Amino acid sequence: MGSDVSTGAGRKARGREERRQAIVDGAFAVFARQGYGQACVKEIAREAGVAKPTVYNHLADKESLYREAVEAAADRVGARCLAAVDRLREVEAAADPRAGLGTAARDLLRICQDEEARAVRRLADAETAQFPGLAASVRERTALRIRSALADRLARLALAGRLRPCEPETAAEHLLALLTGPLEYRPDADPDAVAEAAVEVFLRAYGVGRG
Amino acid sequence: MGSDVSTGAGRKARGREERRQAIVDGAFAVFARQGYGQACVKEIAREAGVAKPTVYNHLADKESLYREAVEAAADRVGARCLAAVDRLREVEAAADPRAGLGTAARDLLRICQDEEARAVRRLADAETAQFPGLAASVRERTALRIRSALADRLARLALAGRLRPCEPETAAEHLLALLTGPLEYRPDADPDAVAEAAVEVFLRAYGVGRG
Amino acid sequence: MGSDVSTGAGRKARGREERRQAIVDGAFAVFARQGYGQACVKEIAREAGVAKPTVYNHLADKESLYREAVEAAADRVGARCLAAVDRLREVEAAADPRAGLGTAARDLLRICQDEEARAVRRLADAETAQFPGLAASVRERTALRIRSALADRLARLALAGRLRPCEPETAAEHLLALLTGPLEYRPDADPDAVAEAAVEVFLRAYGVGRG
Amino acid sequence: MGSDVSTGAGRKARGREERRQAIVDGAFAVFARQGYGQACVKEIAREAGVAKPTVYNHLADKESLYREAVEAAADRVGARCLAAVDRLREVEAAADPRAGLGTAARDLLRICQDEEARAVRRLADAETAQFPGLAASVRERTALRIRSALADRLARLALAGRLRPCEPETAAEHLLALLTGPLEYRPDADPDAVAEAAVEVFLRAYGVGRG
DNA sequence: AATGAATGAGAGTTCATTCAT
DNA sequence: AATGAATGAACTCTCATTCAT
Repeated sequence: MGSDVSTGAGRKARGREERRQAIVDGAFAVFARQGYGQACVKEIAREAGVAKPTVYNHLADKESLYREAVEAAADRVGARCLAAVDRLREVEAAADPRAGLGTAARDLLRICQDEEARAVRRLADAETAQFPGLAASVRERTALRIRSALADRLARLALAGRLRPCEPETAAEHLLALLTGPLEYRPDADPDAVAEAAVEVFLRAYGVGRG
Repeated sequence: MGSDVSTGAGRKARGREERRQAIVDGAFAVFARQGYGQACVKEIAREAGVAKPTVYNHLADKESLYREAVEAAADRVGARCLAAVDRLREVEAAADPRAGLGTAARDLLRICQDEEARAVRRLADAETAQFPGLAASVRERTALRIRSALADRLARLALAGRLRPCEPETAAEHLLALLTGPLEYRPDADPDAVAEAAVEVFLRAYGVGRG
Repeated sequence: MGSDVSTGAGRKARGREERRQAIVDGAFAVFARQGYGQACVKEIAREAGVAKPTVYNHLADKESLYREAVEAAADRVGARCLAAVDRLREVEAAADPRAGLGTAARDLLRICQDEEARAVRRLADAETAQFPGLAASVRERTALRIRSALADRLARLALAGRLRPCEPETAAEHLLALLTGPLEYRPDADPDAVAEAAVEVFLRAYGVGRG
Repeated sequence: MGSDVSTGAGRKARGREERRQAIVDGAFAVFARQGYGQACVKEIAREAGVAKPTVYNHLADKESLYREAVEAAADRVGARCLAAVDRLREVEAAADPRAGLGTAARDLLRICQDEEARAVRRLADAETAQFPGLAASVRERTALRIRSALADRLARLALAGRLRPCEPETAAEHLLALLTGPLEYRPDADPDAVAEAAVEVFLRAYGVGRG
């Protein structure tokens, strides 16, 4: 019943949970733009459309704000990547995997290149000293989750004889490495070309005889 | 003989250039430990064994300090990596490249895993907003330099028929990706195992029939 | 009737505007005592009974503080002088102006000799370089305003035939000069004597035959 | 002999006294430009063409520098004014004093309007708190000296019957006030007009019947 | 629950001044 | 006597955080 119609008064003051969301999202936007050190709570409040003390009503302090914002964004990015990998499920086990892998690879790469994913990587590693567990937590929510999902798919392909027998986790790491590694050298490279080359090389190493 | 003139006395107040070096090095140590935002100039001065204003006598402000420190460290890391790659020159063109590549790969990986290299990566990306050109500058001094050197070696091997004909820059990216990519998932993985797997996969994709 | 709502409690945390007033007044007191350079914001805050950052909540920086403080004080001094001049209105046009002018002269001189007016003069001229428009602004609020008001009165007297025909602005300048000029040589001279001499000389130059 | 040809070596490193002069003059230039607070010793040194510690070899500290610079400049201004007044000596006692007074008045006014004299006034009053005796010292070297000299001349004129009998110090104050007072309202007024009006009014009040 | 205002703590930076050469 | 370099002491200003409303 009228669940998400919010307060009725107007556009802004929704339920408590939505308000909290707005703050965390605003925080991510500001942190992504300015980094932890340069970001100031006042601007986060402005971005979220609330007053500064309201921020403190929802989150304990600037550090919590950072952790929550980064982890939430990591979840979003991880979910998007997972969806891309999961589309591999639809590939017929009997079919040539090249096309399916290529599509997934392109989609993944596009996600890695968008600003949100870059910001998550940056923010997760940036403040290692002040946020000891954060990098690992983000890795858990993104890289490891993706690797795991991809390993599942590769294991099925290997079982179906479309890939050599291999250690699926390692194979997944290698495919992902071939895919995202080149971004180190050319962050804005054409994702299609990079993806195609990655899959090509991956299949040369992991594919079976024909192709 | 007898190195320079220097102070004669001993340990501290050497020439202006050495003093500057000490400051930049101290800055890197502190930034690596605490990040840009948490680091304070006072501590950098203490680390360098000088008074705070002396820092400002040598470098204009905290920002310059950061840039200089990070770029200098990037140069050091880049140089070490380059040396590892250059040891490939000694590999006989006629020999099986596996052993040589394996050695270089292990050495590179060890460098990437040490604290200095990790700090350089972290610091270069962390403050994108405040230091717009820094990430690119560091990439130039490390990744791109290494890729270029490795591409040179791979090109020779291809020319000697020990590798398939290939685009050397891309091949280098792929080898480096296979090497360092797994660190995303297991930052403290055993470098020997990772290196061996990387070279194995690389040679399956880029090697020639036998070996 | 009960003034505003205000705190009820009593002496300190009144409305925003009063707080601001307290800060500006405190600033003037400190600047008057120490000059711009020696004054420190910490002491201004203490003088105003607030914490240092509160000062910055109300005024952008030390420079604004100075400008506001000096201009506000100039307005106060100007108003007091104006009141003294305006008391001349009550002089009957037909009467001998000597007594009226004498009273006004004495009053003006006393104002010029008090610490607030001296401080305004000093502070307005002191930092010409850092506050380019300030001296002119203060002149506008004090000297020019006074001259203008006095010129009005002298013009009426001239029209009534109690003074020679003259250019009122110039006559006013001359009277004021005769009045305040001697302070250059004897800052603490007896104001009554100085005022009397000034009026005497002025009337000899500007008065009509008899008196 | 060869007294003031200086060191012979070249243009800069003159005798100790000249070096000191250069420093004090440089200090005045910088203080006049920036005020005491904003002026920094480094710039004074640069202006004088010496290194910073050399400044401290000649003058104890920044305060001495200020006092010396301001007093020296006050002496220069005072001397120039005195010369202008002293030219009144050449006026024949029997002649109409109007012309002579007018010339002296114009000359004095021009001096008061030039940048050096304005700076002296400004700097003498600006830092009352930090330099308690300075304002009085400068007054002594300028205003009082000038008043005294002018009073001498006026006394002679009175004695010669060209002016009414009067108290010469007061008369001098009045003439000087009529002269410089208008600068309060119009700092860049035409000196000739102001001087003429001042003398006119002065003579109306202090002159004898005819002229 | 939300805000305007206030504050304690601390950072970067500057400068007058002093060694050591 | 003159300088390059170093330093101790301050100062302005900012910010995360908390009252009082």
